[in-house]
Amino acid sequence: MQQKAAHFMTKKDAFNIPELPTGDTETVQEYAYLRLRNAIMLGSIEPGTNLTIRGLASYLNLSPTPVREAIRRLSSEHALEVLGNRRLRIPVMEAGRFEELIQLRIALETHSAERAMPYISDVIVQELTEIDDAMDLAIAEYRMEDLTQLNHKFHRRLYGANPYPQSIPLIESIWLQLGPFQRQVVREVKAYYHIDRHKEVLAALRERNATALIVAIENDIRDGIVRTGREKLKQEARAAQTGQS
Amino acid sequence: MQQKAAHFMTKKDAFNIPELPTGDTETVQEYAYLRLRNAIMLGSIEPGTNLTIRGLASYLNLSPTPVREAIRRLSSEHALEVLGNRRLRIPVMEAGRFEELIQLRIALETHSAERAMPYISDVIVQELTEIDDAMDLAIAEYRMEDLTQLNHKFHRRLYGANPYPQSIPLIESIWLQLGPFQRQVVREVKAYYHIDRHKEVLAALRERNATALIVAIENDIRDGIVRTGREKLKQEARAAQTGQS
DNA sequence: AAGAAAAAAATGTGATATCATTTTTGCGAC
DNA sequence: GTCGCAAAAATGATATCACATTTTTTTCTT
Repeated sequence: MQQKAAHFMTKKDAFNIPELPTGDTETVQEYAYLRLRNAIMLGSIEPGTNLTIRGLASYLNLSPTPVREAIRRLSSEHALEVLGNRRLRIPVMEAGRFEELIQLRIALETHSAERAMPYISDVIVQELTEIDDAMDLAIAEYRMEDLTQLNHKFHRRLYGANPYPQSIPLIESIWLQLGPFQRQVVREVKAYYHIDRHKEVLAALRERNATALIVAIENDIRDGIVRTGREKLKQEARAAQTGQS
Repeated sequence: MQQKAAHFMTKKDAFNIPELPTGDTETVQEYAYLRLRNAIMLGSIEPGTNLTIRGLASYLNLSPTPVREAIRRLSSEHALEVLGNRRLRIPVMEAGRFEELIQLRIALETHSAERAMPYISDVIVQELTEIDDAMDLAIAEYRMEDLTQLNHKFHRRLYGANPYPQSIPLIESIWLQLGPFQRQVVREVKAYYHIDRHKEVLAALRERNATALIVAIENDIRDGIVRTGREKLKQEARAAQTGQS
C-alpha cells in the first residue's frame, strides 16, 4: 500500500513548503532557515520523508550553500535529523520520546513562568489578554495555523517578561520537535477539541500568584495535545505489532 | 590601557585554539565545529574578542565554507553571537544572565536526574563512581581541563541513563554558555576550592532516593562556581561604575 | 596636528566547479 | 518475474570565485 502511494508520488509533490514574506530576511540563508522552520512547524513536510540538500535547494530555487547552512541550524535545534548516509528527515515521533518532550516542556515552561512572574506588569497582562482573545477567534473560525502561532506568541510574551529570557530558545527547540507530530494529530484526529487554559494562566497572573501560575501552565501543556497524541502513538504501536511489515 | 595592550596584540595571537585529534571527525565542518566548541568551552578565546569567519578559517587552515557552517551551529547553541555587522564574538557574561543560566541549569539537571532515576542500574552507578574517582585524581593534580570534561561526562552519563535523553542537548547548550566565564573565574580567582558533591549524588543513587538526588544535584551546581562567579561579576559591575570609560 | 575625504583591504554571502562516494537505474542471466 | 551487477546519475563536502558592503588605511586639506 505504502509502496503504491510512493509510486506516483514523486519527490516534487511529497511536500508543499509554504511561501514566506521575503521582506523581513536579510540573507538567503536566513530566508531558507525561516521558511523551512515554518514548514516543519506547520507539518508541511511529513515526518520520515527523505530530503536532500540539493532537492530542497532546487525546490526553493536557491543554491545548495545557504540551504546547507539553514539545515545545520535546524539540525542543531533538532528540528530535523542528518542521517549518516546522505539523507535528511524530520524525525518520526515515538511514544517514549513524546513523553520525555512533554515532561521537559512542562519543566522548562513552569520554570520560565515562575522566573517571569516578578516582572509581570499590567501592561503585559493586557497584551496577553489580547493574544488570548485572538486565539478565541482563531478557534471559532478553525484557523489552526494561526492558533498555533498565537499560542506560541502568548507563551513567548509571558516568558519574555524576564529581562534575561535564556530559556526561550530551549523552549522553542522543544516546540519545533513537537510541532510536526501535533499537526499530524490535529489533521488525523477529528474529535479534537480545545480546552482553553489560558484563562487560568491570566487569572493567576492578575493575582500575581506564582503557585497558581505554575499549575495553570502545566494544565495548559497537558491539555494541549497530550492525551490525543498518546492515543495516536498507542494505536500506531498496536498496528506495527499486528501487521508487521 | 586596553588600547595599549591591543596595540602589540595582533589578531593572530589574541587566542590560541588548541588542536584536536583529527581522527574521530568525518568532515572538515565537524572538525571545525568540535575544535571551536572545545576552544570556547576551555576559555581559549576570550569573551568579547572580535572574530571573523575568514580569520578563523585561515587560523585553522581551512576554507571559509566549513567554518561558516560550524559557526552557524555554534550560534544556534548560543556559544557565540553573530553580530549584525560583520563580527562574531563569545558573549561577555552579565550578572543577570549568569543568574538565569544557573537557575535554568538547576531546573534542567534536577529534572533530568529525576527522569533518569528509574533507569539507574548498579552498572551505571559503578561507571559514575569510576568517573568520580578520576575526578578526585584530576583535582589532586590540578588538571582543570580534565576536571571540567570529567564533570560533564559524569552528568551526561547520569542523565543518559534515560533511554530518551532529550534534555541533554539543551543542558550542553547551557554548559557551553557558562563555560568561558567559568574558566575566566578559575583563571583569575586563585582562592577557588572544589567541593565534591558527587559523593552525595552517588549516595542518593545507591539508595535510589530521588529526593536526595535532586538536592544533591542542586548542591553540586551551586557549589561549582556560582559563589565565586557572582563575586567576580559584582566586582566588575563596581569597577564599571567607578572608573567609567 | 587633526579631521575629512578617498583609496585600499578585508569581509560576508552565495553561486559554481570538482571530486569522492552513494544511490538509482538499466539490463541481462537464471 | 527476480536477482545480481555494471553503468549512470545524484549527492554531500569543500574550495574557489565574484560581488556588494564594510572596515581600515592612507592621503589631502586646513
